[in-house]
Amino acid sequence: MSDTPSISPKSLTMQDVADAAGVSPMTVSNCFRYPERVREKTRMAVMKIAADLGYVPNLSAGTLAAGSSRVIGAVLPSMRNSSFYNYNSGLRQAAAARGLELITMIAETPEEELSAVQTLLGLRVAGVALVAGPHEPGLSQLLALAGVPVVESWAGEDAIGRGVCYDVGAASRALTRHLIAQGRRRIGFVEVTGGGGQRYAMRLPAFRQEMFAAGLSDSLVLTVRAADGFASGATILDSFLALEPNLDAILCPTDVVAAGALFECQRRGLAVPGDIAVAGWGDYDIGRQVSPMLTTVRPFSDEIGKGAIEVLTGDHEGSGAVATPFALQLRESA
Amino acid sequence: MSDTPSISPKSLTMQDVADAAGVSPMTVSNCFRYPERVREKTRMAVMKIAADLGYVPNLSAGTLAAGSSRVIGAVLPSMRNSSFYNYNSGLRQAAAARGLELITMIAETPEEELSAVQTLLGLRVAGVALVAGPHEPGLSQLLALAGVPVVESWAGEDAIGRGVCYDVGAASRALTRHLIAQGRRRIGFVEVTGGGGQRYAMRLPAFRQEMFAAGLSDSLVLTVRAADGFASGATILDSFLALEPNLDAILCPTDVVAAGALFECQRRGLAVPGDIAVAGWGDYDIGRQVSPMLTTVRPFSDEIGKGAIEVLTGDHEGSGAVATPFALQLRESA
DNA sequence: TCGAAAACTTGTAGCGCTACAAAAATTTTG
DNA sequence: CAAAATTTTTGTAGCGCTACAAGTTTTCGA
Repeated sequence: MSDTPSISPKSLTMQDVADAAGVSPMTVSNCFRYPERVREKTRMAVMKIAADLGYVPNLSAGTLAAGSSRVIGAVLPSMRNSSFYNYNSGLRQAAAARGLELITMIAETPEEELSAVQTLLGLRVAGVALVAGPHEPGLSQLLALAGVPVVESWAGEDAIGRGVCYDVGAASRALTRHLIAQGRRRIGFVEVTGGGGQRYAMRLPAFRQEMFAAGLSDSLVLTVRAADGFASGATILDSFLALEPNLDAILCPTDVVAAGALFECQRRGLAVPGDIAVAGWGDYDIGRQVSPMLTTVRPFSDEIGKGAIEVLTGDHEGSGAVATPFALQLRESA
Repeated sequence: MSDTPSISPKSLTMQDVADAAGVSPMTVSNCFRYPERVREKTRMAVMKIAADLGYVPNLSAGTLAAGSSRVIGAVLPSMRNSSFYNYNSGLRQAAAARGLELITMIAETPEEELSAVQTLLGLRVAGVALVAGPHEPGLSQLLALAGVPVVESWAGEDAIGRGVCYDVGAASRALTRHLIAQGRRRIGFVEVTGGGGQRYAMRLPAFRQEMFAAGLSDSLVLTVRAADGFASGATILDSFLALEPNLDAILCPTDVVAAGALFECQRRGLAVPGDIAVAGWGDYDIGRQVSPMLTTVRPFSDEIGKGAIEVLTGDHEGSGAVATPFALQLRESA
């Protein structure tokens, strides 16, 4: 009774499991890595013992010995955004379907991103999934030197590694056309320059193109450094109405901003979509829950994640950026 | 000209850097791991060469050789929630302050959580940060056998490893007292049983205690399996009004639900806080952006993350759950 | 029942790095 | 300026696992 059951937390090794199971370490290794190589009966016995002992294979040793790992590393710029939630889900599911694990690192700044990538490379991950945005100068070269598969989501031809993205320009054109077809003439567009804005750089040119094609003025453009939260939606509406009191539509950078603008419209007694159409972007939860529900662009971010894993595992033929679908989500607000 | 500069992406080793720098591999190792052990001049030279070559130390090998790593693993139940965003930020910052890296895994279900923990243990992380919620049965034992430091955030005395949490009961009591002090008498309480509901198990008993102490009825309790999104706020308000048409306050499980309830009140022409007080929980962005702004409980989730890292690194004296602060955020809605 | 083919199992030889102790270089002291 | 004290640098010996090729056992057809 005085024996201390687990006084030494000395970690179990494959050898311990092998001894307990009466097989060689290699068989234990095969059980975990290539189950089909081991006879069912043997495998069951080994796995049972491993589970009883609480043995978890040391991935560090495995990665070192094998020279490769079964882990994909993703770096996200932020967790606030529900797009990234869906993106991460897509990554995770696609990775799981291929027997890969996904680890995620959050990086708020380019420096943090670089540091995160270094950790991931240090772990010798099987692939790195980045998100488009401002990067630290050395990042691209670091990844190139490491020779690891890289994918940059929401990026196009100029991506680090290969880009995976839906056609933002096409989505912007479709949304603009939709408003024009509704008879909107004085359409305001919000351009975001800071932070993740560059993921959506194609929105404005596409908007202008369609406005021009319809013979409308594309001068109602508001450029802001950042826009998040309802408050900025209110501010933006303010600014637009000061610019053009007869504004009849507004294209917001996200559903959250659109919701803020919508609330501000309601506060001012402007009917949506009667007096003014409000369009969001991104198909966030909130767009479905405000009234009127927001017309928006649905990015299928989980498909971007899936595409990213396919690129990393080499399942994607061809070259150039991978295009994922998007959809115009026409609801009540525009 | 026919030589291929980097035909073989054979990864660089410490030896390569050592050769290029004219020092021994150990010196290179020390430069990365214990910079203060190496003379400044030598270190600069080595780091310069390492950077030029694009060398990144193989953490797998390092972890294997050293028997420990400088990486903390966190498992989050979801990224949707802004609390977890702040929690993760707190983890990251506190980890960075101690020279540790943080890797995050998202797990939607207990099975995924178990699998994530196995990967983390396989990586031989220096600590595992869990979030309270339903766990797979084997999880606790697995972690105990691994002998790795574990912390469970939002958990109390019964935590796996050590708990870090604010006093949910005290927060609930404070909020209830606040409503009572306002003269509210028919207060509805929403109890969530599913998902993360158990993180807030102490809310209901605390509510009842205060209602009883004030001589009020605590029977206006609605139990739902899950509540997220504005829509459930509307549903909940519906149900309460059916139960008690003279309801004068409602305690919602989150600010999102509270916002939904608030919108429903406005739709029905009920004045908030005039006719009915609406209180949220969690201090989400949205609570600050609706009008009237929501009274809520602010959890300082980043402090929970910070506390979790402190526990994992052994910086926290004593035993028992670690208490983090909370604050009653009194705003307009209650 | 026997031999060949197929299926399964097992040594061997590192993977790249770090703890540790010992050696070398440098600085300080008498 | 030599000896002692201190700071820097360097071999050695694995960490736990897996690729690979070489056994060993089982299965199967004749």
